[in-house]
Amino acid sequence: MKLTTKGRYAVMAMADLALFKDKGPISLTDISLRQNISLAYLEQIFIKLKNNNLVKSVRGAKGGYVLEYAPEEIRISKIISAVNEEIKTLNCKKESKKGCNNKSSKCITHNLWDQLDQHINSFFEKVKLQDLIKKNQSANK
Amino acid sequence: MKLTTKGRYAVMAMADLALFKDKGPISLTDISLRQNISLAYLEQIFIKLKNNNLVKSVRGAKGGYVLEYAPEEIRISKIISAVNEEIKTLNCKKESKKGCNNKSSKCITHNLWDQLDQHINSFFEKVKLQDLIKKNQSANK
DNA sequence: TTAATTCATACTGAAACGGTAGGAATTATA
DNA sequence: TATAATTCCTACCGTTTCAGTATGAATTAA
Repeated sequence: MKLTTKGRYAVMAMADLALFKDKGPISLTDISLRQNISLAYLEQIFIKLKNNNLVKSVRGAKGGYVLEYAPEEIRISKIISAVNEEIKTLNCKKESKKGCNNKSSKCITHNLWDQLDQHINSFFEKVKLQDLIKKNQSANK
Repeated sequence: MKLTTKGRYAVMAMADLALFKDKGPISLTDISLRQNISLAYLEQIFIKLKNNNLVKSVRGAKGGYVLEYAPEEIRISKIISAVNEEIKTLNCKKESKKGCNNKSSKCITHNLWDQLDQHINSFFEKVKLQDLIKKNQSANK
């Protein structure tokens, strides 16, 4: 689980999509303005969200993006892992034959980082998109 | 809470110190060999551990480092935050008057990242150095 | 036909990461 | 007292990643 602004932007953009989900396709220009994220950067992010079946695209004028599923069904974990191709970084090398420290099998902290990763994952799995927009929902629509 | 190899190395080194805590000061050379971490890099890390009162140093020949507290009393969170001066990164700017997205007060994901940070912190606060070395303890000494 | 959009890819400046290098200060011990 | 082993201190550096630009093509509503 990698945590960068790309993941944060993705979550923000998906939340935006959820807030305006009844208004037809939402253009990245709109999201860019509302969330204050660079348009070109959003484009990159949405290619990935699309490839991971989190959104559908509508091309051409009046086009934009639509959520593939209802906000209640979209877990934050899905969003974050969609835009950060590599899961699990900065920990012990996963597949090396030599083990973490190139010596014995596992370094003494190996399990700790494994558990942390699970801990973070489970956090994001518990939260759904819907949970984020509850509070903001009244003002819009 | 920032997570880098520096933090991981620090935990590994502290665990090493805990494993050999009855053998007097442990030199960084020893730790370097056992844990396979560059000596010069360990030096940098230990300056910080020392400044944060996690270890005591003994200078000169036969010198080295000794744990300041018993392994049962040292939380992993202390170790990690000692070597990564800045707590809380990559999230929303903490103190900016303008709020996360330079527009409204808080961005829609603000609380989410706050909670994540707490989640990670509480994980590392629960684990003590002693927990890491339990399993390895038999082989040494 | 034009403007608004997604799609695709290449490039880039700055920062951070993960170290190295060199030397000074201290101290046990031969 | 000389030497070797160590901590202490600071500057530097190569590579990668982050975050974002730039450019242009393809698609489609109006």
